[in-house]
Amino acid sequence: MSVSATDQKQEQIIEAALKRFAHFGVAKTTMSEIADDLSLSKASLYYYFPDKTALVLAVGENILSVFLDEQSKALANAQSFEEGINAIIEVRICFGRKYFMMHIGDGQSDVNTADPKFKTALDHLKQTELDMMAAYIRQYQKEKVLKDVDAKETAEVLLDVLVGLWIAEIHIHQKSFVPTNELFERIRTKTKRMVSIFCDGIKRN
Amino acid sequence: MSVSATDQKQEQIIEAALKRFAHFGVAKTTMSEIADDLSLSKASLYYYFPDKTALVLAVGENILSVFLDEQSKALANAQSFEEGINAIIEVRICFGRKYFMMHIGDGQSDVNTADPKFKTALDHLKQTELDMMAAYIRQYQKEKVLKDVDAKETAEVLLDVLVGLWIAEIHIHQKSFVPTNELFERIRTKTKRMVSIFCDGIKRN
DNA sequence: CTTTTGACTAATTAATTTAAAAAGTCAGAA
DNA sequence: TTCTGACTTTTTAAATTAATTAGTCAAAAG
Repeated sequence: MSVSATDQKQEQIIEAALKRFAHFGVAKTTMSEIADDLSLSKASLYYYFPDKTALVLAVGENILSVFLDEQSKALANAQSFEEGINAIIEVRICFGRKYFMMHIGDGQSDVNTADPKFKTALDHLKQTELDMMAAYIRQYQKEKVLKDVDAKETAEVLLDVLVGLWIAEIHIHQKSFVPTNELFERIRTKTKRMVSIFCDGIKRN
Repeated sequence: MSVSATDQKQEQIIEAALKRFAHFGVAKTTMSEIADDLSLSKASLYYYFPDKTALVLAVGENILSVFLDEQSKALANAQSFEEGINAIIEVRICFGRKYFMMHIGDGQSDVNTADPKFKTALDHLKQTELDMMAAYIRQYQKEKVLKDVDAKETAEVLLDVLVGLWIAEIHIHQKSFVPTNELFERIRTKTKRMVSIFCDGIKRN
Protein backbone atom coordinates (compact mmCIF):
# COMPACT_ATOMS: atom_id res chain seq x y z
CA MET A 1 0.00 0.00 0.00
CA SER A 2 1.34 3.43 -0.90
CA VAL A 3 1.78 6.21 1.59
CA SER A 4 -1.13 8.61 1.41
CA ALA A 5 -0.56 12.35 1.00
CA THR A 6 -2.01 12.84 4.43
CA ASP A 7 0.46 10.42 6.00
CA GLN A 8 3.26 12.18 4.20
CA LYS A 9 2.18 15.55 5.51
CA GLN A 10 1.89 14.17 8.99
CA GLU A 11 5.43 12.90 8.73
CA GLN A 12 6.63 16.35 7.67
CA ILE A 13 4.89 17.91 10.63
CA ILE A 14 6.35 15.36 13.02
CA GLU A 15 9.80 16.03 11.61
CA ALA A 16 9.46 19.79 12.03
CA ALA A 17 8.01 19.41 15.51
CA LEU A 18 10.81 17.06 16.49
CA LYS A 19 13.44 19.64 15.61
CA ARG A 20 11.83 22.25 17.83
CA PHE A 21 11.08 19.82 20.67
CA ALA A 22 14.62 18.45 20.72
CA HIS A 23 16.11 21.93 20.84
CA PHE A 24 13.73 23.97 22.99
CA GLY A 25 11.60 21.32 24.67
CA VAL A 26 7.87 20.73 24.27
CA ALA A 27 6.73 23.49 26.63
CA LYS A 28 8.79 26.17 24.84
CA THR A 29 7.50 25.22 21.41
CA THR A 30 4.21 26.65 20.17
CA MET A 31 1.99 25.19 17.50
CA SER A 32 2.29 28.46 15.56
CA GLU A 33 6.06 28.11 15.42
CA ILE A 34 5.85 24.62 14.03
CA ALA A 35 3.29 25.81 11.48
CA ASP A 36 5.50 28.74 10.49
CA ASP A 37 8.49 26.44 10.03
CA LEU A 38 6.43 24.56 7.45
CA SER A 39 4.96 27.74 5.92
CA LEU A 40 1.58 26.53 7.03
CA SER A 41 -1.22 28.05 9.04
CA LYS A 42 -1.78 26.87 12.58
CA ALA A 43 -5.29 25.78 11.60
CA SER A 44 -3.77 23.38 9.13
CA LEU A 45 -1.77 21.71 11.84
CA TYR A 46 -5.00 21.07 13.64
CA TYR A 47 -6.36 19.46 10.51
CA TYR A 48 -3.65 16.79 10.79
CA PHE A 49 -3.42 16.54 14.56
CA PRO A 50 -6.41 17.03 16.88
CA ASP A 51 -4.31 18.73 19.58
CA LYS A 52 -0.78 19.35 20.75
CA THR A 53 -0.78 16.28 22.94
CA ALA A 54 -1.43 14.08 19.91
CA LEU A 55 1.47 15.67 18.06
CA VAL A 56 3.81 15.29 21.01
CA LEU A 57 2.73 11.69 21.33
CA ALA A 58 3.38 11.02 17.65
CA VAL A 59 6.83 12.57 17.91
CA GLY A 60 7.54 10.58 21.03
CA GLU A 61 6.44 7.27 19.50
CA ASN A 62 8.64 8.04 16.53
CA ILE A 63 11.67 8.53 18.72
CA LEU A 64 10.97 5.51 20.87
CA SER A 65 10.62 3.30 17.85
CA VAL A 66 14.03 4.32 16.52
CA PHE A 67 15.45 4.05 20.02
CA LEU A 68 14.30 0.45 20.34
CA ASP A 69 15.49 -0.34 16.85
CA GLU A 70 19.00 0.92 17.44
CA GLN A 71 19.30 -0.90 20.74
CA SER A 72 18.14 -4.06 19.04
CA LYS A 73 20.74 -3.67 16.31
CA ALA A 74 23.42 -2.94 18.88
CA LEU A 75 22.75 -6.28 20.55
CA ALA A 76 22.50 -8.16 17.26
CA ASN A 77 25.89 -6.94 16.01
CA ALA A 78 27.78 -7.65 19.23
CA GLN A 79 30.59 -10.21 19.27
CA SER A 80 30.33 -10.92 22.98
CA PHE A 81 27.82 -10.49 25.78
CA GLU A 82 29.52 -7.55 27.42
CA GLU A 83 30.15 -5.87 24.06
CA GLY A 84 26.41 -5.90 23.41
CA ILE A 85 25.61 -4.33 26.74
CA ASN A 86 28.22 -1.63 26.18
CA ALA A 87 26.85 -0.96 22.70
CA ILE A 88 23.39 -0.49 24.15
CA ILE A 89 24.80 1.99 26.64
CA GLU A 90 26.28 4.04 23.82
CA VAL A 91 22.93 4.11 22.06
CA ARG A 92 21.22 5.24 25.23
CA ILE A 93 23.72 8.02 25.85
CA CYS A 94 23.45 9.13 22.24
CA PHE A 95 19.67 9.39 22.53
CA GLY A 96 19.98 11.07 25.88
CA ARG A 97 22.11 13.79 24.32
CA LYS A 98 19.77 14.28 21.39
CA TYR A 99 16.46 14.31 23.19
CA PHE A 100 17.33 15.48 26.67
CA MET A 101 15.47 18.76 26.23
CA MET A 102 12.21 17.04 25.31
CA HIS A 103 11.88 15.83 28.86
CA ILE A 104 12.66 19.22 30.42
CA GLY A 105 9.77 21.22 31.80
CA ASP A 106 7.78 18.29 33.11
CA GLY A 107 6.70 20.35 36.08
CA GLN A 108 5.06 23.29 34.33
CA SER A 109 4.48 21.78 30.92
CA ASP A 110 1.52 22.81 28.82
CA VAL A 111 1.05 19.29 27.52
CA ASN A 112 -0.47 16.75 29.83
CA THR A 113 2.30 14.18 30.34
CA ALA A 114 0.09 12.45 32.87
CA ASP A 115 -2.14 11.44 29.95
CA PRO A 116 -2.52 7.65 30.03
CA LYS A 117 -1.37 7.49 26.41
CA PHE A 118 2.09 8.66 27.43
CA LYS A 119 2.16 6.12 30.20
CA THR A 120 1.19 3.42 27.71
CA ALA A 121 3.97 4.42 25.33
CA LEU A 122 6.56 4.36 28.10
CA ASP A 123 5.23 1.08 29.47
CA HIS A 124 5.55 -0.42 26.01
CA LEU A 125 9.11 0.86 25.73
CA LYS A 126 10.02 -0.62 29.08
CA GLN A 127 8.39 -3.95 28.33
CA THR A 128 10.07 -4.25 24.94
CA GLU A 129 13.46 -3.38 26.37
CA LEU A 130 12.90 -5.96 29.05
CA ASP A 131 11.97 -8.69 26.57
CA MET A 132 14.90 -7.75 24.37
CA MET A 133 17.36 -7.88 27.23
CA ALA A 134 15.95 -11.10 28.65
CA ALA A 135 16.20 -12.76 25.23
CA TYR A 136 19.77 -11.52 24.91
CA ILE A 137 20.66 -13.03 28.27
CA ARG A 138 19.01 -16.35 27.38
CA GLN A 139 20.97 -16.45 24.16
CA TYR A 140 24.27 -16.37 26.05
CA GLN A 141 22.94 -18.80 28.61
CA LYS A 142 22.40 -21.30 25.81
CA GLU A 143 25.99 -20.77 24.74
CA LYS A 144 27.00 -21.48 28.35
CA VAL A 145 28.60 -18.05 28.71
CA LEU A 146 26.22 -16.92 31.45
CA LYS A 147 25.01 -18.64 34.60
CA ASP A 148 21.45 -19.97 34.64
CA VAL A 149 20.07 -17.03 36.58
CA ASP A 150 16.47 -15.95 35.99
CA ALA A 151 16.78 -14.08 32.69
CA LYS A 152 13.79 -11.79 33.11
CA GLU A 153 14.65 -10.81 36.65
CA THR A 154 18.26 -10.19 35.74
CA ALA A 155 17.27 -8.07 32.77
CA GLU A 156 15.00 -6.09 35.08
CA VAL A 157 17.78 -5.39 37.54
CA LEU A 158 20.18 -4.35 34.80
CA LEU A 159 17.71 -1.93 33.26
CA ASP A 160 16.74 -0.55 36.67
CA VAL A 161 20.37 0.16 37.44
CA LEU A 162 20.95 1.73 34.02
CA VAL A 163 18.04 4.10 34.59
CA GLY A 164 19.09 4.65 38.19
CA LEU A 165 22.61 5.79 37.37
CA TRP A 166 21.22 8.04 34.69
CA ILE A 167 18.58 9.75 36.81
CA ALA A 168 20.79 10.02 39.87
CA GLU A 169 23.52 11.74 37.89
CA ILE A 170 21.06 14.25 36.47
CA HIS A 171 19.39 14.78 39.82
CA ILE A 172 22.66 15.41 41.65
CA HIS A 173 24.90 17.20 39.17
CA GLN A 174 22.39 19.04 37.00
CA LYS A 175 22.18 22.73 37.84
CA SER A 176 21.50 24.43 34.52
CA PHE A 177 18.81 23.37 32.08
CA VAL A 178 21.08 22.52 29.23
CA PRO A 179 23.05 19.38 30.01
CA THR A 180 26.83 19.55 29.90
CA ASN A 181 29.21 17.21 28.15
CA GLU A 182 30.72 16.17 31.46
CA LEU A 183 27.32 15.01 32.66
CA PHE A 184 27.12 12.41 29.93
CA GLU A 185 30.76 11.48 30.38
CA ARG A 186 30.17 10.82 34.05
CA ILE A 187 27.14 8.71 33.23
CA ARG A 188 29.16 6.72 30.71
CA THR A 189 32.04 6.11 33.12
CA LYS A 190 29.89 5.07 36.03
CA THR A 191 27.67 2.87 33.88
CA LYS A 192 30.57 1.05 32.26
CA ARG A 193 32.23 0.37 35.58
CA MET A 194 28.98 -1.03 36.88
CA VAL A 195 28.37 -3.14 33.79
CA SER A 196 31.81 -4.66 34.05
CA ILE A 197 31.14 -5.91 37.58
CA PHE A 198 27.57 -6.88 36.73
CA CYS A 199 28.68 -9.03 33.80
CA ASP A 200 31.29 -10.74 35.97
CA GLY A 201 28.48 -11.47 38.40
CA ILE A 202 26.40 -13.42 35.90
CA LYS A 203 29.19 -14.97 33.83
CA ARG A 204 30.07 -18.62 34.36
CA ASN A 205 33.36 -19.16 36.15
CA MET B 1 34.94 18.57 80.07
CA SER B 2 31.32 18.74 81.14
CA VAL B 3 28.46 19.70 78.88
CA SER B 4 27.59 23.38 79.29
CA ALA B 5 24.04 24.52 79.89
CA THR B 6 24.11 26.20 76.53
CA ASP B 7 25.12 22.99 74.76
CA GLN B 8 22.35 21.19 76.58
CA LYS B 9 19.77 23.75 75.47
CA GLN B 10 21.04 23.57 71.92
CA GLU B 11 20.57 19.83 72.01
CA GLN B 12 16.99 20.26 73.22
CA ILE B 13 16.29 22.67 70.39
CA ILE B 14 17.83 20.35 67.82
CA GLU B 15 15.71 17.51 69.16
CA ALA B 16 12.50 19.53 68.95
CA ALA B 17 13.36 20.83 65.49
CA LEU B 18 14.17 17.32 64.30
CA LYS B 19 10.70 16.11 65.26
CA ARG B 20 9.03 18.83 63.20
CA PHE B 21 11.45 18.56 60.29
CA ALA B 22 11.06 14.79 60.04
CA HIS B 23 7.29 15.05 60.06
CA PHE B 24 6.47 18.18 58.09
CA GLY B 25 9.73 18.99 56.35
CA VAL B 26 11.97 22.00 56.83
CA ALA B 27 9.95 24.39 54.65
CA LYS B 28 6.69 23.68 56.51
CA THR B 29 8.25 24.20 59.93
CA THR B 30 8.49 27.71 61.34
CA MET B 31 10.88 28.91 63.99
CA SER B 32 7.89 30.00 66.07
CA GLU B 33 6.50 26.47 66.07
CA ILE B 34 9.76 25.05 67.30
CA ALA B 35 9.91 27.73 69.96
CA ASP B 36 6.34 27.02 71.05
CA ASP B 37 7.07 23.29 71.29
CA LEU B 38 9.75 24.14 73.82
CA SER B 39 7.63 26.81 75.56
CA LEU B 40 10.21 29.31 74.47
CA SER B 41 10.05 32.60 72.63
CA LYS B 42 11.23 32.76 69.07
CA ALA B 43 13.82 35.34 70.11
CA SER B 44 15.34 32.77 72.43
CA LEU B 45 15.85 30.38 69.56
CA TYR B 46 17.83 33.07 67.84
CA TYR B 47 19.95 33.38 70.94
CA TYR B 48 21.11 29.79 70.43
CA PHE B 49 21.12 29.68 66.65
CA PRO B 50 21.99 32.70 64.47
CA ASP B 51 19.44 31.73 61.80
CA LYS B 52 17.23 28.93 60.56
CA THR B 53 19.91 27.64 58.22
CA ALA B 54 22.25 27.06 61.15
CA LEU B 55 19.58 25.10 62.98
CA VAL B 56 18.76 23.00 59.94
CA LEU B 57 22.45 22.34 59.45
CA ALA B 58 22.86 21.28 63.08
CA VAL B 59 19.91 18.90 62.79
CA GLY B 60 21.27 17.54 59.53
CA GLU B 61 24.74 16.94 60.92
CA ASN B 62 23.17 15.18 63.86
CA ILE B 63 21.26 12.81 61.60
CA LEU B 64 24.20 12.17 59.30
CA SER B 65 26.44 11.34 62.21
CA VAL B 66 24.01 8.70 63.49
CA PHE B 67 23.50 7.49 59.94
CA LEU B 68 27.21 6.89 59.46
CA ASP B 69 27.49 5.30 62.87
CA GLU B 70 24.73 2.78 62.22
CA GLN B 71 26.12 1.86 58.83
CA SER B 72 29.52 1.39 60.40
CA LYS B 73 28.08 -0.88 63.06
CA ALA B 74 26.13 -2.82 60.46
CA LEU B 75 29.34 -3.65 58.62
CA ALA B 76 31.23 -4.44 61.80
CA ASN B 77 28.65 -6.97 63.02
CA ALA B 78 28.31 -8.81 59.72
CA GLN B 79 29.31 -12.47 59.45
CA SER B 80 29.95 -12.37 55.72
CA PHE B 81 30.61 -9.78 53.02
CA GLU B 82 27.15 -9.87 51.51
CA GLU B 83 25.49 -9.86 54.91
CA GLY B 84 27.25 -6.58 55.68
CA ILE B 85 26.09 -4.99 52.47
CA ASN B 86 22.54 -6.12 53.09
CA ALA B 87 22.67 -4.79 56.64
CA ILE B 88 23.78 -1.42 55.31
CA ILE B 89 20.86 -1.40 52.93
CA GLU B 90 18.46 -1.95 55.80
CA VAL B 91 19.98 0.97 57.68
CA ARG B 92 19.65 3.18 54.61
CA ILE B 93 16.01 2.25 54.07
CA CYS B 94 15.26 2.79 57.74
CA PHE B 95 16.73 6.29 57.59
CA GLY B 96 14.98 6.96 54.32
CA ARG B 97 11.64 6.21 55.93
CA LYS B 98 12.38 8.36 58.97
CA TYR B 99 13.80 11.42 57.30
CA PHE B 100 12.25 11.36 53.84
CA MET B 101 10.19 14.47 54.52
CA MET B 102 13.23 16.53 55.46
CA HIS B 103 14.35 16.50 51.87
CA ILE B 104 10.93 17.39 50.46
CA GLY B 105 10.42 20.95 49.28
CA ASP B 106 13.91 21.46 47.91
CA GLY B 107 12.46 23.49 45.08
CA GLN B 108 10.63 26.17 47.05
CA SER B 109 12.37 25.84 50.36
CA ASP B 110 12.85 28.86 52.60
CA VAL B 111 16.23 27.62 53.73
CA ASN B 112 19.14 27.95 51.35
CA THR B 113 20.14 24.35 50.60
CA ALA B 114 22.60 25.69 48.05
CA ASP B 115 24.60 27.03 50.99
CA PRO B 116 28.16 25.66 50.73
CA LYS B 117 27.87 24.38 54.30
CA PHE B 118 25.23 21.87 53.22
CA LYS B 119 27.38 20.80 50.33
CA THR B 120 30.29 20.30 52.70
CA ALA B 121 28.21 18.16 55.05
CA LEU B 122 27.00 15.97 52.18
CA ASP B 123 30.47 15.72 50.67
CA HIS B 124 31.76 14.59 54.03
CA LEU B 125 29.02 11.98 54.27
CA LYS B 126 29.81 10.68 50.82
CA GLN B 127 33.55 10.59 51.44
CA THR B 128 33.16 8.78 54.76
CA GLU B 129 30.78 6.23 53.27
CA LEU B 130 33.26 5.70 50.48
CA ASP B 131 36.19 5.17 52.83
CA MET B 132 34.10 2.87 54.99
CA MET B 133 33.00 0.77 52.04
CA ALA B 134 36.47 0.64 50.51
CA ALA B 135 37.93 -0.51 53.82
CA TYR B 136 35.21 -3.14 54.09
CA ILE B 137 36.05 -4.44 50.64
CA ARG B 138 39.78 -4.51 51.40
CA GLN B 139 39.08 -6.48 54.55
CA TYR B 140 37.46 -9.27 52.57
CA GLN B 141 40.13 -9.05 49.92
CA LYS B 142 42.70 -9.86 52.61
CA GLU B 143 40.61 -12.86 53.57
CA LYS B 144 40.68 -13.89 49.90
CA VAL B 145 36.89 -13.75 49.69
CA LEU B 146 36.89 -10.97 47.09
CA LYS B 147 38.86 -10.49 43.89
CA ASP B 148 41.66 -7.93 43.87
CA VAL B 149 39.62 -5.25 42.14
CA ASP B 150 40.31 -1.61 42.91
CA ALA B 151 38.61 -1.22 46.29
CA LYS B 152 37.92 2.49 46.09
CA GLU B 153 36.54 2.36 42.58
CA THR B 154 34.36 -0.63 43.40
CA ALA B 155 33.03 1.07 46.52
CA GLU B 156 32.22 4.11 44.39
CA VAL B 157 30.26 2.07 41.89
CA LEU B 158 28.33 0.26 44.59
CA LEU B 159 27.35 3.48 46.34
CA ASP B 160 26.44 5.14 43.05
CA VAL B 161 24.14 2.25 42.21
CA LEU B 162 22.60 2.28 45.68
CA VAL B 163 21.79 5.98 45.33
CA GLY B 164 20.69 5.50 41.73
CA LEU B 165 18.11 2.83 42.48
CA TRP B 166 16.83 4.95 45.33
CA ILE B 167 16.44 8.19 43.39
CA ALA B 168 15.09 6.51 40.28
CA GLU B 169 12.37 4.76 42.26
CA ILE B 170 11.31 8.01 43.90
CA HIS B 171 11.49 9.92 40.64
CA ILE B 172 9.38 7.39 38.75
CA HIS B 173 6.85 6.09 41.25
CA GLN B 174 6.45 9.03 43.57
CA LYS B 175 3.20 10.91 42.98
CA SER B 176 2.13 12.10 46.40
CA PHE B 177 4.39 13.90 48.84
CA VAL B 178 4.18 11.33 51.56
CA PRO B 179 6.07 8.22 50.56
CA THR B 180 4.19 4.92 50.56
CA ASN B 181 5.24 1.65 52.09
CA GLU B 182 5.38 0.03 48.67
CA LEU B 183 7.92 2.59 47.53
CA PHE B 184 10.40 1.43 50.13
CA GLU B 185 9.57 -2.21 49.50
CA ARG B 186 10.34 -1.79 45.81
CA ILE B 187 13.60 -0.08 46.64
CA ARG B 188 14.54 -2.92 48.97
CA THR B 189 13.67 -5.63 46.46
CA LYS B 190 15.50 -4.04 43.56
CA THR B 191 18.52 -3.17 45.64
CA LYS B 192 18.88 -6.66 47.09
CA ARG B 193 18.63 -8.28 43.68
CA MET B 194 21.31 -5.96 42.40
CA VAL B 195 23.55 -6.53 45.39
CA SER B 196 23.34 -10.26 44.96
CA ILE B 197 24.64 -10.04 41.40
CA PHE B 198 27.14 -7.35 42.30
CA CYS B 199 28.65 -9.46 45.07
CA ASP B 200 28.91 -12.44 42.75
CA GLY B 201 30.76 -10.14 40.37
CA ILE B 202 33.51 -9.30 42.83
CA LYS B 203 33.71 -12.59 44.73
CA ARG B 204 36.53 -15.02 43.97
CA ASN B 205 35.49 -18.10 42.09
C1' DC C 1 -14.41 16.32 -1.55
C1' DT C 2 -9.93 17.42 0.56
C1' DT C 3 -7.05 20.80 2.22
C1' DT C 4 -6.05 25.42 3.75
C1' DT C 5 -6.80 29.76 5.97
C1' DG C 6 -7.88 34.21 8.64
C1' DA C 7 -10.38 35.61 12.18
C1' DC C 8 -12.27 34.20 16.23
C1' DT C 9 -12.92 32.22 21.37
C1' DA C 10 -11.33 29.66 25.39
C1' DA C 11 -7.87 28.23 28.26
C1' DT C 12 -3.06 28.75 30.14
C1' DT C 13 0.65 31.04 31.50
C1' DA C 14 3.25 35.07 32.83
C1' DA C 15 3.58 39.53 35.08
C1' DT C 16 1.97 42.70 38.58
C1' DT C 17 0.14 43.97 42.59
C1' DT C 18 -1.51 43.17 47.31
C1' DA C 19 -1.94 40.75 51.60
C1' DA C 20 -0.19 37.50 54.84
C1' DA C 21 3.24 34.93 57.06
C1' DA C 22 7.57 33.99 58.56
C1' DA C 23 12.44 35.32 59.30
C1' DG C 24 15.29 38.03 61.81
C1' DT C 25 16.46 42.26 65.28
C1' DC C 26 16.77 44.79 69.53
C1' DA C 27 16.10 47.35 73.81
C1' DG C 28 15.28 46.06 77.96
C1' DA C 29 13.44 42.69 81.73
C1' DA C 30 14.29 38.42 84.65
C1' DT D 1 23.74 35.27 80.92
C1' DT D 2 19.42 34.07 79.34
C1' DC D 3 15.03 35.37 77.84
C1' DT D 4 11.09 38.14 75.88
C1' DG D 5 7.55 41.31 73.57
C1' DA D 6 7.27 44.38 70.24
C1' DC D 7 9.19 45.59 66.18
C1' DT D 8 11.21 45.67 61.00
C1' DT D 9 12.52 43.23 56.94
C1' DT D 10 12.25 39.59 53.89
C1' DT D 11 9.70 35.76 51.75
C1' DT D 12 5.91 33.50 50.39
C1' DA D 13 1.14 33.18 49.10
C1' DA D 14 -3.20 35.01 47.01
C1' DA D 15 -5.56 37.87 43.96
C1' DT D 16 -5.74 40.64 39.92
C1' DT D 17 -4.63 41.73 35.44
C1' DA D 18 -2.30 41.31 30.93
C1' DA D 19 -0.37 38.46 27.39
C1' DT D 20 0.25 34.32 25.08
C1' DT D 21 -1.07 30.18 23.25
C1' DA D 22 -4.21 26.30 22.43
C1' DG D 23 -7.98 25.15 19.95
C1' DT D 24 -12.46 26.21 16.71
C1' DC D 25 -15.04 27.34 12.66
C1' DA D 26 -17.12 29.27 8.61
C1' DA D 27 -15.67 30.00 4.38
C1' DA D 28 -12.18 30.07 0.50
C1' DA D 29 -8.97 27.50 -2.61
C1' DG D 30 -7.59 23.70 -5.12
